[in-house]
Amino acid sequence: MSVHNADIAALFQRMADLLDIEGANPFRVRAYRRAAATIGELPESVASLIERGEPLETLPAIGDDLAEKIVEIVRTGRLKALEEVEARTPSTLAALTAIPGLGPKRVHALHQELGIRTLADLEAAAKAGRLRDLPKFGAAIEAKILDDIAKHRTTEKRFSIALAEEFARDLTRYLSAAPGATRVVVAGSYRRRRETVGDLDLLVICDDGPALTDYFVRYDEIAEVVSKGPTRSTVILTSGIQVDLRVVPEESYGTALHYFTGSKAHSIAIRTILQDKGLKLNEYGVFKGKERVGGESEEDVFRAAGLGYIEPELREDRGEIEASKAGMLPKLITLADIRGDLHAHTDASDGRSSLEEMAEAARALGYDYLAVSDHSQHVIVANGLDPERLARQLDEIDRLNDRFDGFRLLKSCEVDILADGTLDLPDSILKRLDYTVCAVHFGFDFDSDRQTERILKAMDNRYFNILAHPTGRLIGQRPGYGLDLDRIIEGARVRGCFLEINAHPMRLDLDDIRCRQAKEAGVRLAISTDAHSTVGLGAMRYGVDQARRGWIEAGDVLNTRPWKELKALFDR
DNA sequence: GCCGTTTTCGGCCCGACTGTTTTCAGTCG
Repeated sequence: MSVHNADIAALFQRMADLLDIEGANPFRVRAYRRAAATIGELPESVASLIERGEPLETLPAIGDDLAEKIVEIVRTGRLKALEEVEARTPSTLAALTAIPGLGPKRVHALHQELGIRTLADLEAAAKAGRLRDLPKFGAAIEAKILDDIAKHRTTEKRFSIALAEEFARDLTRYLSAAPGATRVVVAGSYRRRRETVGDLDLLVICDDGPALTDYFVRYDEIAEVVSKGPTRSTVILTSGIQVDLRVVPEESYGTALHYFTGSKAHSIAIRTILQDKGLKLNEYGVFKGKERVGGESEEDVFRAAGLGYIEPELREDRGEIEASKAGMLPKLITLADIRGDLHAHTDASDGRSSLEEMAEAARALGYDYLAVSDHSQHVIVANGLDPERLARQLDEIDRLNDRFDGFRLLKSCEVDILADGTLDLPDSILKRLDYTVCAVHFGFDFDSDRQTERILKAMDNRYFNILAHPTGRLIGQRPGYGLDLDRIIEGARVRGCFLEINAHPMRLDLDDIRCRQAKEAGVRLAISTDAHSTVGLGAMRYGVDQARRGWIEAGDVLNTRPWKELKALFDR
């Protein structure tokens, strides 16, 4: 039995939820939450850290006590302290706090006064009108809870960044037309470019807050106004996405933007630094006593904290503050650094655009090169290419390349990694390619060891260059196949192979944490769209965003290089 | 329960909105 980081994080999270409901010391609760975040984000398995005898107390938010509890979980798969809490406070109560308006205090009361343990209990009690007489409850809250339980069942939790962009674009246009609105910015996890977005956080600069929030709630896609005041309002759109609006005056633009961008952990860390310097930070400015000492720009916030500017994508309290203090922040890659796309399909396999159309679209993007990497023969449903068809495609690429000036089609193939770790095409044809993109398309249910060995064995092939969509996950649809990414990253490093950041907004595979781990291990990455049409080439920016979240610089990425330089990296 | 150029105790980020508690607790971001 192996205990994963996610298991430990989940146990700590549940511990925090239940202690919170019990009314425990809130800082103790927070300690468990922070520890859960630390463990959840750790790129290496805690079990292997313990095995190597590395002290867990050096991890942020892990002290003597929690280190001991982590060891207990890894050894036994259980946490006795949690079981003791669960004996008093059933763990099903934690789920109730997902209902808006129900926090730990009210859930505690529901359990103590009415013996409610589950969502079903809660619904029955609300229907029977038993909630309204509890202290801190009332008829209005009771009705709202019933309403939310019904909605809770049907609404989706998070939206892909690409979908969020559509809502953000329309809302921004609407709010920009509001009288007196001088600036409209989408902040929050959207601005940090997370792969999914739970809600949209909109910041509007306007001197007349009440008029602006009045205008906001008249937006025609609003299903429900959750709250509304002179400076802030929350609504739910008909699509189910929640939108939080905040209005501040111009002189508070920087501090409000920083506050509303988050992340929460980053904001807390910055405020703590400022507090140590005798300063106070809120949405309206940086203050020394009553005196305002900054607030117009985000730079004001960082300067006051003695830091250089930190890009939104890095604001997760994962070391960016320390790096900024030390002047060691990365110079993040930008879309302008990208010189070509290393993974794209044509209508020869399952793409929808022709070779020529794809080439023209890539040239229109200003690229130096575009790879043609159709599927190999094993992927029959995608009309994968056998050696003969691939050979004909390579001849066709030669003919087209003769016509191009300052642009080149690269000869590649998305070669299937077969169940035994061999590649789907013989070396005789692979050697004609400029490089390969190799991928797993079946056997997702292999256990982690077998899957890892399968891929490592494929990497042993001298024609293996880039591992495409390394975990196979589809965001919100299916988790990645089980594999030991620590070993895959190390295996790629020693063999001179590379990993892909698949830029498709439903994949974004590798994720931010693993990007950074690969970088630190010295494994370079390809940012590739896996485009199946000319339009698909436009997804590159999502991949760049994910890379930026992973602290990636232009030099860490293959396709920021001219072809000549790249070619040398592909020769093994 | 963590943490320390204010070190082993005493702190721990800050403000808006809601409902009903007429002065604020609970929740949320």
